[in-house]
Amino acid sequence: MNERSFILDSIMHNKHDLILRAAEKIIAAGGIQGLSMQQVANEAGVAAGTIYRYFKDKNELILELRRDVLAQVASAILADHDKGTLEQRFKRIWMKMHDYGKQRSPANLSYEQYAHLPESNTDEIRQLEMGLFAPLQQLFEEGIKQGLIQPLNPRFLYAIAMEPSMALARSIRRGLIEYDEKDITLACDICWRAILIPNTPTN
Amino acid sequence: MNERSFILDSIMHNKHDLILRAAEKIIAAGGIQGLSMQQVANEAGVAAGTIYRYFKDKNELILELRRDVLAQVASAILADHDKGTLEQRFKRIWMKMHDYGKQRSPANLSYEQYAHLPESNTDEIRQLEMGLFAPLQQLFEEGIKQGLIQPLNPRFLYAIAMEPSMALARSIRRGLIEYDEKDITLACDICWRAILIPNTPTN
Amino acid sequence: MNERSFILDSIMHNKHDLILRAAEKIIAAGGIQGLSMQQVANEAGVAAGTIYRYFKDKNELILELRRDVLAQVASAILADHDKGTLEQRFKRIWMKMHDYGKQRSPANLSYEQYAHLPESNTDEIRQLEMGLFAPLQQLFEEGIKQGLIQPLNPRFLYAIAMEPSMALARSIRRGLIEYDEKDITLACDICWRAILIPNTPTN
Amino acid sequence: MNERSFILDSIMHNKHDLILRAAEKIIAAGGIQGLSMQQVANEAGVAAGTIYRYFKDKNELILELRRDVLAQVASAILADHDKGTLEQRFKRIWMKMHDYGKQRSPANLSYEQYAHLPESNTDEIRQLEMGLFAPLQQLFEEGIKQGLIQPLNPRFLYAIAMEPSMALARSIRRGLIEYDEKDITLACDICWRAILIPNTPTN
DNA sequence: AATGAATGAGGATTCATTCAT
DNA sequence: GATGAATGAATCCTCATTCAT
Repeated sequence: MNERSFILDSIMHNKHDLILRAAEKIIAAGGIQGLSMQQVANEAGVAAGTIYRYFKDKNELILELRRDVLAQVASAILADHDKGTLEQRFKRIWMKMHDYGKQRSPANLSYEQYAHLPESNTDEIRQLEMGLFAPLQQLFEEGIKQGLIQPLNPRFLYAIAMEPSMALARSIRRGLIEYDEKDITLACDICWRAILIPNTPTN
Repeated sequence: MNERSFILDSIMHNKHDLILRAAEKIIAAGGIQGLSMQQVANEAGVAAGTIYRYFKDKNELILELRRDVLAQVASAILADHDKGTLEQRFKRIWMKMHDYGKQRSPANLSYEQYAHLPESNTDEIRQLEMGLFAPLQQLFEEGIKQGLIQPLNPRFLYAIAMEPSMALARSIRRGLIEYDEKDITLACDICWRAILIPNTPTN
Repeated sequence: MNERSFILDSIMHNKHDLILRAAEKIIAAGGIQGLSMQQVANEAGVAAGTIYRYFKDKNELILELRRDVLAQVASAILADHDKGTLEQRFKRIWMKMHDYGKQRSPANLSYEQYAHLPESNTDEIRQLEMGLFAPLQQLFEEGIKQGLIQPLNPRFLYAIAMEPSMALARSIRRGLIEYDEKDITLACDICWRAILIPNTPTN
Repeated sequence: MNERSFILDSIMHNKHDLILRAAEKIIAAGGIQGLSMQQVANEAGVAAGTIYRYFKDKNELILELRRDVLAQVASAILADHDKGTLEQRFKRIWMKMHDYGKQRSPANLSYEQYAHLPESNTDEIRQLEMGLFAPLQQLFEEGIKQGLIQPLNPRFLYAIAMEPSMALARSIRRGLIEYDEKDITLACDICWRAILIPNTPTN
């Protein structure tokens, strides 16, 4: 094995990931319905049969991809999540989530495809989601304990304060609204203040 | 055709709708992937070939269903949308949207399946969505003109104030959080106040 | 539908049987391993998908064929099985079995293929076989009651007296021995006398 | 290669046989249809590719296995075939054949799988079978010369006198009849006397 | 010699769509 | 208009075989 392929290996170090990335790309472009194993094979540059050395079947490929993409999203969004004040931490996550959601990257585009599958909201995936977003939940709980954030179920707080971040990102990505940094910053601030206990000066 | 079927006709006045309802039900249960024309035919009580008298092909069936469901959603949410103060109007829509989204009705369950299809966000559907939600947009614009609501693009306002309504409904429907009327009322109020211009007393 | 196809229908009155005959032919020529659904479709002159309107899957096709062939064999062998003395009845069955087994007909050739499948000796098939060969069993039992035939389990008697009939037929069919009517008649007589109680004059 | 493997080698002296035994076992369990080269490799504890060092392809593996099993059967059945009177010799072979056929050993179970393959009744296999069963043929011929056994083609005699032995063994192995030594001894005697020239006292 | 990853043709099965009745 | 049998392309998956290491 030569040096070049060694370097490539460090980026995409095996066929398992190569196949995962191919599937991700295809799902991003055509949805889960548009995913055929032959397409994945073509995109990954392997034979169809090779996929089955790495994944038991199509279901498992999709499931692993889901796990993988979830991990990508979480790591992108939660970088440095523990630095600074609560407000800084919240806004950093909000903005990262927004920035991530705006991308047309395969990972992001495919991410949305899994969320609304009827059958697939397995307990396992749910656990995974909860684990990955634990830091956010913790942030909310800290805020509640400090008497800063409204004493609501973290999922309420997430729905109120974070969903708008993704919704705006989606609208921008789809070209429905133009991106304006000032507006986004404002929206982020609105979301933050929305979950605070009223009459609490935040600065 | 006898009288009885005439009465039925006034409810489901033709096979076109019969097929649409069957497709809706199947998508609600098994997602768009789980939709086969034979299943639709069985559920609708017609022959497979009959579907093609009313719909050019499967794509068009799905597209029409999407239009149809969108109209259902809009009519459910926008009933009485023009009665009362801005706040009353907003909260009525917010609550109706929430109540609708909580349901396990075929219409609602299938609704989510279309939203995230990659290809299908046609201009036509976009126009339709905009038309149907025009009253909400108008509400926002009135609020802005009155100096009550923040002067932001209505889609921003929608993302900040309305997405949480649907997100909460989804979480409740999926059993992730328990329904508590007081909390929902609070969330609705938070969403409303979030888009107001600060320091504006709302009552 | 014209007259000709009506007549054909009375011979091979539907696709179900058409497919069964095609499968039988292919198995006769190439064994069960050589049976592909596409081949069956080609041989039957139908599309591959059509097979699945008549048979749930390949297994069921094979199972039904097995039942069908078993019935063919039985009806060929057991015609007039109840006419005449015990000896005449036995010899008639023996000869018919022999004649049938000598044929290169698809039914006969495929028949042997099922017999030695490891998994497929289902209870159902076993019941079927027993039912079809009930007349033979009855013949043995009558002979035993009359003190003519040795008081052995009918399966013993079958093994001793009937298996040679099939074995000889197979050898002739495969060209290992030449057919000689006199010898066959002798073999038949030997088999009959073999199961009689010794010192019983049979004429 | 150390001493221990040298001893093992004397039992199963090379991979060729190791692979053969693995294939035999798999065929015994699941029929020829259930034989995949990967399974054979796993069972034999070698890599899939290794099989191809010893066998040109799957067909040849099966063919060699067939030869091998045939030799096993013959050696098991024909041990001491030349000791004693004709009757003793016949009955010894008959009983050994019966005992062998009753076993659930891989060799025996796989043996039946080859017998009814349509294509594979090659001349070569035929020659092999004839060679291996030559002693039996010789026994028949001696009996004929002595005026003891009916002057029939040895294959006739085989069909009449020996097939029941295997047929009974099969029925016992499959649980269709219970094993009873007395009955088997009787059946063996019946088979022997069946091919004798009538009115010839055998003792 | 041995390995086992990779190949890709071939097999079973599904399903949107057509069309003779 | 309605039917549903028939079609056959497309899909998932298996497995005999090859070949770089």
